[in-house]
Amino acid sequence: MSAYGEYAGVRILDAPAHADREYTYYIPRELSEEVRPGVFVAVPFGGGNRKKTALVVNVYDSTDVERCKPISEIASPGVVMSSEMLGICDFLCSQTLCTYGDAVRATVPQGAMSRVRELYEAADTEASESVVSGLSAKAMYVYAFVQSHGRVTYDRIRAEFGDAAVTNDLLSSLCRRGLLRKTHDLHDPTNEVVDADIKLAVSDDDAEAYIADRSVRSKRSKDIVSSLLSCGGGCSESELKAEMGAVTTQLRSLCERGILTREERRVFRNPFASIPESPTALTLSPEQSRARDALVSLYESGEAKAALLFGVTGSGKTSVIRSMIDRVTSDGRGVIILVPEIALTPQTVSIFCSNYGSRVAVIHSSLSAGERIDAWQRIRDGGADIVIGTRSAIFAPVKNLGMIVIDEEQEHTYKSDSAPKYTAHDVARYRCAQNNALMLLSSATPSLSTYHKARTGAYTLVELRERYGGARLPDVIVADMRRDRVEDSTSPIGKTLRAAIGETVARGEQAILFLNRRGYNNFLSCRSCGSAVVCPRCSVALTYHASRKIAATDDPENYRAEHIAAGYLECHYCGYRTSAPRACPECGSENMYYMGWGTQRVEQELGELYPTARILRMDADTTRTRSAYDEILGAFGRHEADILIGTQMVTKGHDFPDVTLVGVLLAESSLYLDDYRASERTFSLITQVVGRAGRASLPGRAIIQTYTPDNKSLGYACAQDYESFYDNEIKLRRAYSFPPFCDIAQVTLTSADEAELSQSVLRLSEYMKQTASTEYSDVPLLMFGPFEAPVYRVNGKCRMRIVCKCKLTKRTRALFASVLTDFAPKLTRRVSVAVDFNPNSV
DNA sequence: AGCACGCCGACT
DNA sequence: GTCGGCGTGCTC
Repeated sequence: MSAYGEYAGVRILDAPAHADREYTYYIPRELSEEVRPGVFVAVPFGGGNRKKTALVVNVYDSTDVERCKPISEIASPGVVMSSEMLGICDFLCSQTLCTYGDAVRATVPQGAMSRVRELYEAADTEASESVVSGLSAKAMYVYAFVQSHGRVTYDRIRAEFGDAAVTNDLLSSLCRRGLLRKTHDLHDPTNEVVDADIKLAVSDDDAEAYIADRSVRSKRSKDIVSSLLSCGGGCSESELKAEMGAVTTQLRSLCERGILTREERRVFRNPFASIPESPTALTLSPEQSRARDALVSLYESGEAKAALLFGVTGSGKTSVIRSMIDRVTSDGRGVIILVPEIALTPQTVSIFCSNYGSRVAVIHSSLSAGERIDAWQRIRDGGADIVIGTRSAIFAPVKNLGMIVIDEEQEHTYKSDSAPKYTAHDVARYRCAQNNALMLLSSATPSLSTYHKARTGAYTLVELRERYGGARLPDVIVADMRRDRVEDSTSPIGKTLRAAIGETVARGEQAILFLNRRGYNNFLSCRSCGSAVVCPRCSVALTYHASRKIAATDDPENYRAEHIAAGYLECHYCGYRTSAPRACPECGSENMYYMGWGTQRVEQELGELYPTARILRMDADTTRTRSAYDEILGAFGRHEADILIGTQMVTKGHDFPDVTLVGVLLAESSLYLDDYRASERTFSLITQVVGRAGRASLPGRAIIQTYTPDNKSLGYACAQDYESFYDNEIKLRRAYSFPPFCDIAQVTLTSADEAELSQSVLRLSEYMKQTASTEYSDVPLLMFGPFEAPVYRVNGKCRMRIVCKCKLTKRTRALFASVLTDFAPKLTRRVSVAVDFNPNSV
């Protein structure tokens, strides 16, 4: 009898939705002490008893299940899910309808978990002549390969023989003939970086004697000992190696002789360790202090609370947040700070890193698997109590969580659009509820639904209205492009902006221009038949990019886009690239022309308009690497360029004192997306970009070019008048019944086969109507569609949708869960079904 | 998802 | 006759 229970309830980590439930296994005696909730195991699953990884979620003394299989072994040693994490996984499953495996993969760093590998080996029995002679040459080759290598991983075979489909066929036919056997093993990741402490084990005198000992001939060994003497008797192996080169053998012999001791320890890689720790004193303005006091009293209530810190750009929200972090961590509680994107908020990140040093763990998308695991374990073990990171950092295993901050809370990056399709806000609310912690949302332009919650009392509204240091808003000029265009020109830079840029550059000041479209022209189009060149895999026009041989940050003198001649067309959805065709692929006419303007072409235009100005461009093309981003911003900050042109990334968290002009080239480009949040996004974008000008002593100007100067949201954004924008927009949302007055549920069917897709979506529609009117007749639901997704084809797969307005409750979720568990399995496997609640793009 | 079992066409 | 196609159905 085990004191720990004899049966374990486990969740299989790669089960499909309809097989995703708890399974009961019995715990072999030898594992009884190790198996408990949160432990990863390997279990035999299904008819073939395939080895699967699973997570133990329950332990029982008895079970009703007739035939329990035994747990095979412990997997992922060293990784144990806390009960809080298990709760989060359950929450994610019920909230987003993901599988338990999806939830676990989101909450545990990938690479920390063991994986089941597929292995092949030659069967023991000697292959009979007749069987072997029936094999194709290629099959013989595979067989011989496996025979000569013993147990071979599938990946190895794939690498040797290439084509996946062919290899799979050969392998399965070899298995069928009984020549090969398929097995599985558990592959544990070994990603730890180990260093060792080297210490002298003898007295200094004995060490001196060793160095003087003539019978010892190894000069290197003596060097090591004298080096240790000079640094106080101990140092790390890595330091020693850096100083003296290869010393491994000498170290081993010195240890064997008892002169040194060597002790291995884990090293935590910390990519932000290079930022020097230099705490700066925090002085709050009276208004900031009041905000802080309000937040502190919420925090001290000891209950879960939520607040919105609503402050205009430059009002010093970060200082208030910092002082809250000081307050919370002084209680020994941990803090998570979410930022929209690390690369776009370097200043925010470095403020926290420089003030809290090694207590901070930074989590973001470009960490290596090993760095991710290190950070995770350092947080779990209490080595870091302040976590700053992007969306997934919401799952950081922070001990005794006291506060979660979501900075720029309106950003769409907080919603995940692959499984689990969660919103960081929801997870934050759950964790804060569990921990009686404070959820602090922060923004100058909060999302409508957040502000609505603040207005209606669900969240406490804390406002900062003064601009710090008396900085003034720039003068905002709306340039009506219907009148402001330069005659006989299609230039996207109108008269007003054109003159303003000239003046700014002439005064030795800087300008930032914002255009929501990268690339050169928008697309390549045919004058004869009118069609644009489209991506063969996606139903969108390809974007023309001029090729450039000179890197963006190289020599500013030579910094001019090459002429159109050699360029390529790129799909901004799947990345497909092709050279620009001379003739129209549709009708063969050579009468091709380029339409529209992208950042790249505007950059060239600027070069021609202002031949002496130094221009930098910042968009996804020029910032493929993190350092490129830093370099461009750094160069602009050092005033090594006069004009910065770029996409959304020029609107984010940086502050350049010499910038006195901000231009928005096409303000409505984000206004007429077929999404109910279009004006919300435009407002936020314009507000942010306007805030980039004139933050210091120099007065600033913002010029907003638009073809729709009467648009209300645009007007409110120019006036930086959030309240009016909100009052106007919330009326529309209520009138048309959009969030926050309802939720949107989106069901998407995806298939490469159009016929199957359209047939399936009709069946789906039928199923949903049927289910909603019978079993779920109590669920209020408005169904729209089916219709094609706004971009119908992506990467060769077509997508059809049904969109519902509803109120998300347990019952509503159950209805959509049944779409996944009951309806989806009945479809051909060529069609996949996905549900997304309140998706980013409708 | 895999892998069973199960029932129909073109090959040794 | 059987190898093997993929249509349902189950997985502790």
